[in-house]
This record gives sequence, C-alpha cells and structure tokens, in this order.
Amino acid sequence: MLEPQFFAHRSTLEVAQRLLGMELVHDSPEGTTAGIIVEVEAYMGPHDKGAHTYGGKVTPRTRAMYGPPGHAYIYLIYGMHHCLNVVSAPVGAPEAVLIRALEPTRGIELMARRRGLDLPPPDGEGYPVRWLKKLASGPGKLCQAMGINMEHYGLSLMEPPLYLRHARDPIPTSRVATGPRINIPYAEEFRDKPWRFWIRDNPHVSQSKRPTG
DNA sequence: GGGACGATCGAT
DNA sequence: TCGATCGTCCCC
Repeated sequence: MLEPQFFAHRSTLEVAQRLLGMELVHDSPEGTTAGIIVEVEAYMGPHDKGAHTYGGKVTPRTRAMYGPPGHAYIYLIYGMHHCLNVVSAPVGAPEAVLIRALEPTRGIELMARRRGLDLPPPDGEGYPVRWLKKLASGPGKLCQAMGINMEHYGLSLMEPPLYLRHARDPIPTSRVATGPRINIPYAEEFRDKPWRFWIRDNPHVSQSKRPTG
C-alpha cells in the first residue's frame, strides 16, 4: 500500500512518472477490481492554464486539489464521465496527476459488466488484449470500469476501499514516454507542455497518442 | 436566473 | 466529425 512518504520531497512531475506501473485497486461491494497505471498527465497548479486550478481558483469542485497529497480529486466531465486524479503536492498547492489508462489485472468480468461489454468467447490463455483494452484505456472508461464516482471524492488513496499499491518494480526511465497532454486546446502556452507520461509500447494506453518524446 | 462550456467516449 | 448530457462557474 502506498504511504504518505511517497509524496514527500517529490515534484508532481516525478510523482506522475512514479505512478506508472503502480496498481490501482477498488474493493467495492460488487467485488474487487484493479489495474496497472500505464498513462498519466500532470496538472501543475495556479500557473497551468490547462488545470482546473488555473489562477488559484478555489471552488467546491476543486477543493480537494488544495488538500493533502495522496487523496482523490474526482470530477464529472461532459455530464457523463468521471475522471480520477491523485493530489500530488502539499496542502495549499493545487497540483494533481490525472490517471488516464489502466491495464486491467483483477475483476475483469466485473469491469466488463460495469462497462456494458459482453465477455468474449472462452480462450485458453485468458482474454485477448484487443478486448481487454476496451475496459480502461481512457480516464472516463477506467472510472466506469472501476466503479469510481463522486462518492470517492476527497478520499485517501492510501487505504481501502480505493488505493494504490506497489505491484511491480518501478518503470525504468527508458521505458517512460512523454508528450503533450490531451484535449486542452484552450491552454495556450501550456497546451504543448510534455506533461503526459505513459509506458512505452503498452497497448492499454489511450488512443489519440502522439509520437514518442 | 441564464447560458456557455468541458482534463471524454463512441458511433458515423 | 459530431452528438450526448449535466454540473460547474461566471455573469446578469
């Protein structure tokens, strides 16, 4: 299980890269689901024109971003989809890391059910990647698959029911790719900051990826 | 009270 | 390329 120390003396950009390869777990009444984080984006506080906290605005929605690191900042986008962020900086510094894609590891059937997808025909070696990548290869999709919603707003991600854990060795820098963040055309000079990170060649990274950086 | 808009997704 | 769908935020 992740500890508060993880965030100490570590910048948001470092936190973002370190989250790659970690497992996000949700113990819910319906069952447990989990996945390895394979894609993230960093949102860098009051100066970042792509961030909800640009200008240092404090609103009911963004309140959690000003809270302690390791807690969940969740918002509803387009009236339909939830997105999960890990607050990444000390109290008062509204920085966070958006979780953009997971590689499903546990509770595949439950994830499929939540996503409204039919299970593929039985296969000797588990489910084909072509099908698994439909489950959580995007920030809205992963929240739906994991059963994450506003009930989890502000909760610690360092203890059940929704938590992060070290499931593998850290992803070496050589396997981390970087590039501009997705869908922030209004962010002006921050639009092309290379603050999106993903595990190179991982098939579960969301679509619309741009060339490696 | 009103209106514009969005850190998305999936069908066309 | 475009529509869904509604909470948030800002302005009146």
